[in-house]
Amino acid sequence: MLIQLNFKSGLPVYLQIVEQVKAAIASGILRPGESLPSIRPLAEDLRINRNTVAKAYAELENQGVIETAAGKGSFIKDSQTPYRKEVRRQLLAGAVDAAIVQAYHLQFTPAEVLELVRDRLGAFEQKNPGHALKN
Amino acid sequence: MLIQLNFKSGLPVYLQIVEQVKAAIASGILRPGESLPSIRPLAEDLRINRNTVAKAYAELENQGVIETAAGKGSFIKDSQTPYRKEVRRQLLAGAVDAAIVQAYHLQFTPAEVLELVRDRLGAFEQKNPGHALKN
DNA sequence: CATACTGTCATAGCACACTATGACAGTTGT
DNA sequence: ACAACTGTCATAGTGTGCTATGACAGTATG
Repeated sequence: MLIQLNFKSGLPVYLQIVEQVKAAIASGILRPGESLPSIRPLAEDLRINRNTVAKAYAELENQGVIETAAGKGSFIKDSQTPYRKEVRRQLLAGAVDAAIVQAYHLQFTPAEVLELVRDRLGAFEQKNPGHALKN
Repeated sequence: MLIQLNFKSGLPVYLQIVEQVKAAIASGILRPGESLPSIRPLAEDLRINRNTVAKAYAELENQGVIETAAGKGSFIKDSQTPYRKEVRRQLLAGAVDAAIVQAYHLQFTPAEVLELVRDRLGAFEQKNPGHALKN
């Protein structure tokens, strides 16, 4: 599990950690049941404060991505979102809309956007067989 | 020139403006010599403070993307060349991948993702007829 | 010249990201 | 039990993103 921080991006460090952990799970690098690095060593590794890592983990637990217990550590949860379908759809729509705005600025046609999405979905599926995104 | 802000993303608003203006230039929507919206009207439009827009423009000028003169306005510098297709594709792929990771965590199937993308593309097209995203 | 636009600067206040540090509580291994 | 690990909570200080507002200067238009 490698985490790369970009201090100039403007995106809060704790959110960068959240994103990268979620991406690692999404990509199969981290699997359900596996443990995350403990807070203090990771903070030292990344040369940031303990609280920043703790905040990232708290956010991940809040999102239902990990489970954490004082004294034991933090572990990847079996991914089962507590959200209802409509809520999940709205959440995903946000990310999709961001991509569409980007596509607009970069002058892609809807057909090209769809093709690219198909492409990326395919690449993702190939790298991570057997997860929730399979057909 | 359409700018869409996401207040929950954690990315500072002024940087979102910078990014989207640069993307618009990259795609050729904004051409050298053209003027940007003036600070006050744009701020009112986006319902943010004048200073936030001013900061975005200052950053753009600092990066050499635009030229700005008190009393006249802000203008795209002529040293800009639209990115090539492959570069634009990579930029878009980043946003698409972010949405796909999100979709994984929200347990959507690829088919559902594609359907949602089609949906949002349609909604966007309906709201903004005649723009670069039309087929 | 006067008015209405443009960008710029200064100040003040609020929220939050991050740091720093200390203290406490649960778990594990010896 | 003890030591060494785990996460958690509290407090305080710094920096900065954003808002709000007022004042000023350059430019264009009449």
